Amino acid sequence: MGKAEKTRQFIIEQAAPLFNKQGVAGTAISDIIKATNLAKGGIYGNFSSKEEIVMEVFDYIAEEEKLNLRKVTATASTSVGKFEALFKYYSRFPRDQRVAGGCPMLNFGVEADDTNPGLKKKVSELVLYYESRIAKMVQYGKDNGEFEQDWDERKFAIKMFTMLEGAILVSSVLGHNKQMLVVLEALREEIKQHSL
Amino acid sequence: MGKAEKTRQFIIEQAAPLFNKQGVAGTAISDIIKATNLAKGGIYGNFSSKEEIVMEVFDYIAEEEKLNLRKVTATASTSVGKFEALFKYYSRFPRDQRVAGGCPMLNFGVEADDTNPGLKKKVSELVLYYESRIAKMVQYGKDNGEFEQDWDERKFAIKMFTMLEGAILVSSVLGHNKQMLVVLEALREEIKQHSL
DNA sequence: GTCAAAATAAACCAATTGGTCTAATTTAGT
DNA sequence: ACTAAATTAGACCAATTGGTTTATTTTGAC
Repeated sequence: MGKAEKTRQFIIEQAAPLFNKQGVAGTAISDIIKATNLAKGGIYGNFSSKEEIVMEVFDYIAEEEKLNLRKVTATASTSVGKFEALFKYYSRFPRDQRVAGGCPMLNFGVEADDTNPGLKKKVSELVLYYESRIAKMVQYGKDNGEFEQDWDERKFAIKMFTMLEGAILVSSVLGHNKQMLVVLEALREEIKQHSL
Repeated sequence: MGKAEKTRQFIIEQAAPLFNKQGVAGTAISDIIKATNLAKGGIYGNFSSKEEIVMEVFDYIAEEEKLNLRKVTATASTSVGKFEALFKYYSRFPRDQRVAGGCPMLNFGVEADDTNPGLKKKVSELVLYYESRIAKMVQYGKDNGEFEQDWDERKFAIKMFTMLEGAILVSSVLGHNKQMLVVLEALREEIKQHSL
């Protein structure tokens, strides 16, 4: 990684939590300058616009999100174990986050919806990725004889994903994670119901 | 309603969809001036700051949201009927919205979370109201002999609310409501399971 | 029809926005 | 040590931000 590439990456990593917390409209270039301790020229020498930074920040966040999902579930070998690891992770949310500021799909999705079609598309791709990963975890469990064959993995993935996102919203707004724990318990129960 | 009060209300009503769509940071006073066709003095003669407008806009939206919830469920006399009416409403979402721009709890909640404690509190109150209304609908059904007595209405309310919010997010980002329909079907099934 | 309340148009404000440019300095790879 | 690439500081830009003020006009209630 050359020097420019390193600085580029540094800017992205410092800007990511700003955009994730304050939103795109709520984050100014001056905020990024403060966070990076770079000069304005240092920013605009590596990026041509705020929009370009936002886009690359989301790409970075999406990659981190995928890596995290893999890492969290990697420790367990069974599907049930993977789900339990994921539930444990969300029971601590947002403490163990890689990029501070809550779920990026929620944050960027809500803002991009009516204002930034390009960003919106990136968010939608990440949402679909996340859902398909959940579905694949169920499929994996089916193949391993953990779950009933007639369990609809796509429907469960949608239920789980929407519940988690809703729980993240509620938890962040209420300032505690009681509702998240209820959601996780409900998901555990549903998995148990379809276990062999 | 005096003239000033009327103008105040008019400003609130015109500003509401702007804030709900573009966010607080993404909406400028100039946007409100355009939307209302009022002069700047007309705005600041009725409100002392953008923050004051935002707060009153959310109060207005919260009231509309409560009215809507009541109106949608009022037609049915049974609890099952009320839920079905609500599901029908969400199957059309966001078409029949009173304030355009999607769910205000989602929009304002996400933005206020890390930036506006006062607004965040207002959102949390609306979230709790919404959840308690769902719980009361279950309780009503229990009292009427529609549902099993040991069904936990608070847990169901949390599940339903989080799923709906998550589904609204996913639907808006993906640009279709397939996932919402899956969620609604899952909720219908859960209600059926606890029906007598 | 009067008269006060309300709204207008427009000037004005300092601060901030995203972004450009330049000349001087620092950095890193050879 | 040399050199080219990268970064700095800071001036500069037009536009926009939230907000104030003033003098004039419109409005609506009595």
